[in-house]
Amino acid sequence: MKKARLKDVAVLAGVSQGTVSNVFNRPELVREELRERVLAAAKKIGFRGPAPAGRVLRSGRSNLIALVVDASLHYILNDPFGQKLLSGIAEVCDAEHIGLTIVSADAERRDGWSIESAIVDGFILFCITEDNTLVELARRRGLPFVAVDSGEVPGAGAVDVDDRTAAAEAARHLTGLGHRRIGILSLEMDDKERTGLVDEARFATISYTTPRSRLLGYRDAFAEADVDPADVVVYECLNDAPSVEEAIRVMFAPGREHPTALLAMSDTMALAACGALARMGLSVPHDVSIVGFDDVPEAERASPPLTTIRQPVEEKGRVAARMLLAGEREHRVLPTSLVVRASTIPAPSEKRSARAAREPAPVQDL
Amino acid sequence: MKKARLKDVAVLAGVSQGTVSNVFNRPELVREELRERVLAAAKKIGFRGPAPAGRVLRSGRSNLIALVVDASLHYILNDPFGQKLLSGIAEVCDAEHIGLTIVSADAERRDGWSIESAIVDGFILFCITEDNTLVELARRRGLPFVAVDSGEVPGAGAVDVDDRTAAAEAARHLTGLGHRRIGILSLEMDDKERTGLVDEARFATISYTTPRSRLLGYRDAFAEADVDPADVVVYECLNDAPSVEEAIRVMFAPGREHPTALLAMSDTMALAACGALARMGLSVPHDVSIVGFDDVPEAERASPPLTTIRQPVEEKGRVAARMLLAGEREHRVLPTSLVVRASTIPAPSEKRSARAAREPAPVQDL
DNA sequence: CCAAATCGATGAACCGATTCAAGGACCCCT
DNA sequence: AGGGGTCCTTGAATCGGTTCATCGATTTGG
Repeated sequence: MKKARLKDVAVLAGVSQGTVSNVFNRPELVREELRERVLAAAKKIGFRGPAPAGRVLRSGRSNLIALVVDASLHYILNDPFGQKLLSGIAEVCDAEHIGLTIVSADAERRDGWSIESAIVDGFILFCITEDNTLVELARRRGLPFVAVDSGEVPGAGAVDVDDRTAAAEAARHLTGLGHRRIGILSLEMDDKERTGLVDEARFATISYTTPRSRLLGYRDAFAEADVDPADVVVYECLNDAPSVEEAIRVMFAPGREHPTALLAMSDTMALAACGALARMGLSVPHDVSIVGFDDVPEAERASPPLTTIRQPVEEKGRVAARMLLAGEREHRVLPTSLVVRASTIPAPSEKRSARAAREPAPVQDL
Repeated sequence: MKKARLKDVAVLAGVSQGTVSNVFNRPELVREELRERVLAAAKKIGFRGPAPAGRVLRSGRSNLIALVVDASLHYILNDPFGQKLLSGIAEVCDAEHIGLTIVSADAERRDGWSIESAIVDGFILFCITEDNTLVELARRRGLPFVAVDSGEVPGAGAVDVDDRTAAAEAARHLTGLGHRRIGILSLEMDDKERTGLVDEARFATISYTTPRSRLLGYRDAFAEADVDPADVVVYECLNDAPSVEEAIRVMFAPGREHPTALLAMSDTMALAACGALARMGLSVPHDVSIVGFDDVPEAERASPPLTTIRQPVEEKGRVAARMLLAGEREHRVLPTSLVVRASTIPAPSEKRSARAAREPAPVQDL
């Protein structure tokens, strides 16, 4: 038995197709007697109600919005930042009875469920890797979208935090505590999955905006405090434990004067760094102070609780979803704040560091 | 300018609609020269590629599967169990290039994105509240589905753990440690959002299968160990902190001999109970032993680390997704195991507890 | 009692593609 | 020249609804 259609019901009930449609969608427009006849006919041939695919084709609305990420679904569901973002979006979806789906724009594949094939009313773009590929794809698709953490996007909504200012605040906290030799754990700077030390040449080629802005912010604070750029080492990581471990191994290589403090561009990395340092026998904050970024829930529960930059991730999700549904196209910048916990303490005394300064100069990376 | 359609491109390029379709979907079937002409025409009128809605209508496939929950999206994204389940499903979706969406069947609303309106290839049903409403709705929709934690479902796939046996193992652990007065923190037993003590009458009316099975399992173990049913108190909670707090207040009311151990039907509740007990000045495990259920990631990190029943939640997700995509309809039961950590210790000796019973009740703060 | 308003139902246009049987063009071979 | 293949392309059917102008019938108003 083939699946019953509106038309089949119409024929059996002896009414027009439009009437059957009305019975299901606007019953109040149909006389009761007739309505019941139609319903009876529907039941008789096992009609399950109007097929959504047809409805969407005609109406153009699917009541579904997508969060697009340039990572795997699995990644985003397990990343604290991703979870919070989703959670915020979900709140709005709940309130509006809108569905939520995740689109992975990981590979360049166009098959399956992708930006080009997803049946949705709009996108929220989250570029972990601050690329603008997603923006390009979304634009091509011609659906409304809001970009998160991608800076201003002409013709679309955007929600951000002021990364540069926030990063400066984090770095200022450290310089205020007297730290002068500082290591930076940076997020990826492009989509090449590269890890390693960052020199000026590399800095000049950064294509993702988040790491660039934060790096600039850190530098702002260093300049204010007259920190010698030669005492700052930057390592590009992948926001996972292995690459952070690698960074720590390099920064804290034996025979080399190591940083007294670390600035991490995500709490995930900061926490990974704590672990790596512990395995090397170094204690946080006694041997090394660490400032994270994001203030994920784990940051507070960690030991020691992490000093970090709080950014309202869930709120980002909420705002993005609301903007998308309301069709707004502003660029909104959400506030951040420094949360001081126990992972940062004053740098070791001047004397000690002065002595250190007379020792042979360390390799200089930046 | 109206949106360009396949047909418009066809007209402009002077070919048939079918050919244009082929250019986009099976380019190898079209002669190169012609293909380029079509592509040029498409670009000229700003055709963005075949619209997914049309494709879906015709092909009947959307490449999207849904996790259906009878809760809000926000809830499921923040519940550790839900996160794990999603994570497992996501792994399979990633591998198959299939999309993932969450459908909330919370209210009885039929508008927006619901079981009846979602454009998907199939459902994974997760009934926190072991109702069979979802099964009914899914069946009516006529799409393939797999039910998680709902017992065997005729004509559909199902994946479960053996709740009764697992619960018995948890309870046996406690009786083996000498505990005889035991409190049970139960999940909801129906969709009424009721909380409170559970007597035989209530027990008889349980409509959700998970709490029933687990309660039966606990009883199995109590019977084996000759625990007096009168020493067992069951409290129905809502899997959240407030209702657990309420349960704890009742079970540990002043002037009453309190349980020496607690069986919680979820780690979420077990952890909430730890918190509530701590606020009352009672220590886990010294004053009260606790066994959870699920073994969520937090269970291991908690202090004290939680003794619990491990169930392979992520695997449930993976298996369910694979079954759905493969069209399998078996009933698969996944293994569980007892994980003994530090939240359970032997019961206080018979003598000591007898003495304690004669002492004045301690001051209680909550 | 006629005109106007109301109500309910109709029918056809339209949403945007996929697919496949059938036909045309062209080449090879005998 | 004609039979037999290839290789493209076409045309039309199909997927399943929604919507709205229109029309007939019934009420209401004056």
